[in-house]
Amino acid sequence: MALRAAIAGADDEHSMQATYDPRATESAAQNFWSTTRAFEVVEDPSKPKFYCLSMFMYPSGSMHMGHVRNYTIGDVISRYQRMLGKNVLQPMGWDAFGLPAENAAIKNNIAPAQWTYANIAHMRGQLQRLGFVYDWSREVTTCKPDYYVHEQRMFTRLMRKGLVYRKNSIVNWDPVDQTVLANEQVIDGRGWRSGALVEKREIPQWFLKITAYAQELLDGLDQLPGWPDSVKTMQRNWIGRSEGLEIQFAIDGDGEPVTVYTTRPDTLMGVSFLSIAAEHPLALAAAREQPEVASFIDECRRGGTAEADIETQEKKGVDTGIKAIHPISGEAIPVWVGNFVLMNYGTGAVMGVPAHDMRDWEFASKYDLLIRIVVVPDGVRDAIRELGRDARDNTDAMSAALGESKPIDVVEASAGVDVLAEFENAVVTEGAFTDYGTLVNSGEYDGMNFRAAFDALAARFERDGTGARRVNFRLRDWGVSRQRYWGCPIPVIYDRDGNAHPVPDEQLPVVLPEDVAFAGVQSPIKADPQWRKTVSPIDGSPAMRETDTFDTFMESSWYYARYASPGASDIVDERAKYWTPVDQYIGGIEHAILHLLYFRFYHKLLRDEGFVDTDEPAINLLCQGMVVAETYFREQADGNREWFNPAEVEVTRDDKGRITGASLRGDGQPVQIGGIEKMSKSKNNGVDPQAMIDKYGADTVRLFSMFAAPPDQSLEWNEAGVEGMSRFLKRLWRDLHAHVAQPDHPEVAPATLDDAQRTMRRLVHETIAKVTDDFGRRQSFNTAIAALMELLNALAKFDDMSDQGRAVRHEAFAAIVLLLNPITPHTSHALWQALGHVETLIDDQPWPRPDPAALVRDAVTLAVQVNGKLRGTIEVPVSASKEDTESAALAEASVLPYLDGQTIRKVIVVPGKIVNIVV
RNA sequence: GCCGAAGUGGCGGAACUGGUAGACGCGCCGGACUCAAAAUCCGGUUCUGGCGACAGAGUGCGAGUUCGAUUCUCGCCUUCGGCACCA
Repeated sequence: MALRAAIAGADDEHSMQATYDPRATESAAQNFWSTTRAFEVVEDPSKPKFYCLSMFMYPSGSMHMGHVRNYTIGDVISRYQRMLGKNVLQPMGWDAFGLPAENAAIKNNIAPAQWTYANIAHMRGQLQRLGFVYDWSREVTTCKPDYYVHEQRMFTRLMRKGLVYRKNSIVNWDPVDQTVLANEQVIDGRGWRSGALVEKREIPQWFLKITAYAQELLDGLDQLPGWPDSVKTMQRNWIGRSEGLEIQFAIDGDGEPVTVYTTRPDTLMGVSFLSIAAEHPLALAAAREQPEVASFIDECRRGGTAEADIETQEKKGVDTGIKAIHPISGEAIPVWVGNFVLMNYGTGAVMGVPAHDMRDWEFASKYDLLIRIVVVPDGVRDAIRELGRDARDNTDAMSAALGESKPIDVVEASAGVDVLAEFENAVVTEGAFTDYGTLVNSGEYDGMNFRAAFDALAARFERDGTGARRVNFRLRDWGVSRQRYWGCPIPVIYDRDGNAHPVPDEQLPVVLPEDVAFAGVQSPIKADPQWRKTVSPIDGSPAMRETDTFDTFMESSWYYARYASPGASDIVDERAKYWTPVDQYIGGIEHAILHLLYFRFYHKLLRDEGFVDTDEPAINLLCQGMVVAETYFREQADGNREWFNPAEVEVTRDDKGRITGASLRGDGQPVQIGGIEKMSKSKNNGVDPQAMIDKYGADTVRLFSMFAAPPDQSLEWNEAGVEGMSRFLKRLWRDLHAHVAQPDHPEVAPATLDDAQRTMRRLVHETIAKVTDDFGRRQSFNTAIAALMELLNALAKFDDMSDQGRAVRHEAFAAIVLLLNPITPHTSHALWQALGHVETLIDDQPWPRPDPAALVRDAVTLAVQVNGKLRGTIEVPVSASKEDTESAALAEASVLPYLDGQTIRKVIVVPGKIVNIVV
């Protein structure tokens, strides 16, 4: 239109300004921010603080798109909050310990430390190139002694406090490499390097008593309205509070009684077997006598330890021949070893009630064990009660009784049927009845419901001393030992009797040597006979250090607090109380449970040591989705797939835009389209952020990653979409410069505006209101950007060159530049100055506010439906009454044909929205 | 297996509290500019039928509630995330 036509001519004369040059724009802005140290902050009680934290980075080598997305979201929120006038802390650091550094060390013969530090240097540069404004004076690097010394001291404190203990637990053991494997290193039950079948092995390890905080971690979730419900639900289920009974079963002959835990004591009379873990003492005893049991236990030792593997494997067992005595009936119950029972949950023994538990039902069906019904649905109970078990000649009454509660689909009411027998038959053939109901076949407990039976049995066992009520948590204590080198050394000394002592404070840190070489896969500090040698802190006699290191979740559990007090001599100092809790935490949904639970736990540990004064570490949590991309491959002769990067592939389309095929740029030959997947090396569908920044500029990359999807959904990387964002910024740049090339304009005088000017100005202020709401309340950045695009599109069509027209346009451009600033800060920095401001944008800190007067509308468009189908629209004054609206709708020409010859039953008027005429 | 999400045009997505389904972007089609191409600008673009006005269908599938359902309820299907180095 007129404005853009003007640019065509201006292009030559003002090419310096009229052409968007991301490289120059971005380096100028970045220089300005870094030389003015614009984003270094100190505690300032005069302003509201805002602590915006993105999960720190694992220095894997170079940045991937997941990082770009995570950190762009954090930077956008930080800059937005700063424009609201808050004292904003946005730090960054390095989660620098971990397995990949060791793998790189073994593969490339480079020390993990050297590899890690080189990666950090490279990736720090990449972060800066994206314009993320961190307060680098607070940077932490977890593999440095000045960081992990505090972790070690905290651990020894907790040790003295009794929150740390050592016990045996099971690990994946690679018998060829003679090493412990992470679950990730077990592929189909084999070690990833050796290919050997993995075994389970018990070794002593250190634990933190997170279960001591289980109830508080559960209750605390209710204090977190700013966390996604999905994360809170997952954590709640993970902690898994249950109320049940512990019940002892005596063993026939001599032997310790077996204790089981159950949440369904009402099904006790239906127990037809007990199953125990392969590691249970009773199982081991049975194995000594019976080769079959021994070989089954052996079989259970094979394979990895991951829950998903165990839960999906075929349920198997073997009869030990041992009999347990039912605590009420006195009946002899067979004791089985089951591969689905694990020693470290509950008591390592469970009661098997096939009629009322699906897993037990499957087990009983497989091994032909008794299925005994002891709970029936209320419908069956009522049928029995009203009609007697035999419902002969009472078809109607029975249908009524059964139909009400639909106990189980298979039970059909018909004359001449024994109700209970029919139900039993259904359970035996179809599967367990697992709902609550009424007890039957349970002697004195017959007729009770779940609650009554629970209480009666609990009272009975408590009286006998053979059982007790018990609250159980699924959550287990946190095993923090790792048999690896590249981690924080666990600060423990074993004296010659094997007793463990915390390393005294004055001897901390226990430093991990960095200049090491790997011989094979073993940890260099375990391979070195000297490193472990030390003396007992009690009497100076020769002693040994612990050579295990901490789980890397330890470092990531308190880094947020360390950022708040850089250089503190203890783990944190008083400054942490100013900055914590984190106001906005941002990271991947894959951390929904483990990291975020440890993070919450550690905050409570810090609180109980007096370091922080709140109960929860983060008020708001945003979990961003993955970055995914299309995959392309060719099937090779050996059946394997060769994957091609999207950058090397050309896609062909038909004339409706549908994809018809793809070919490799290199040879023009076709490739197959493999579907959208998470960016990964194995599928070769990763897009290098650096290449994108070089080609389009950081602002374009930032804009695309905020526009292409809402933050919590997965984001599909698509280069054509990136080009679209680049076009938008170029257009903004050019249109704005064309505007400032016009003569100066007066202030906007609202009262003098004509209709078109007023409409334009209303759109500006509606956009300010919408974008503010999208940034703040909704965190819906994609729709905020769409609104800004709409505004720019409308502005391009607004060709009013009058004084007031130019004034309205100026207001619009200023709004766009400010509203876009959190997302495209370099471009906004430059355009703000182009608009004639002497002060830089970040110093002005003005987040625009909508002018309520500009938002006023006098008419509104309503949809008119007939029987719920849209038949027309009407324009009515905002002040129109329901009656006026209704008569306008009934008179609307496009609606009339649908009313012809019909009786109007009802007219529903929803003010401001819709009129629905029901005929 | 268990826990948690998500399924809407050719594609990414929008529709916020049950109220005009498809905003915005990509792609595609047509046009302008150009010797030509690229870039840029303008217009169109859910599907089916019809020259057209228009009609009908349509938010993974199947039911239900409602004047009205992408949105709420129930039951399925598919895809994704997590499962503790160890129920």
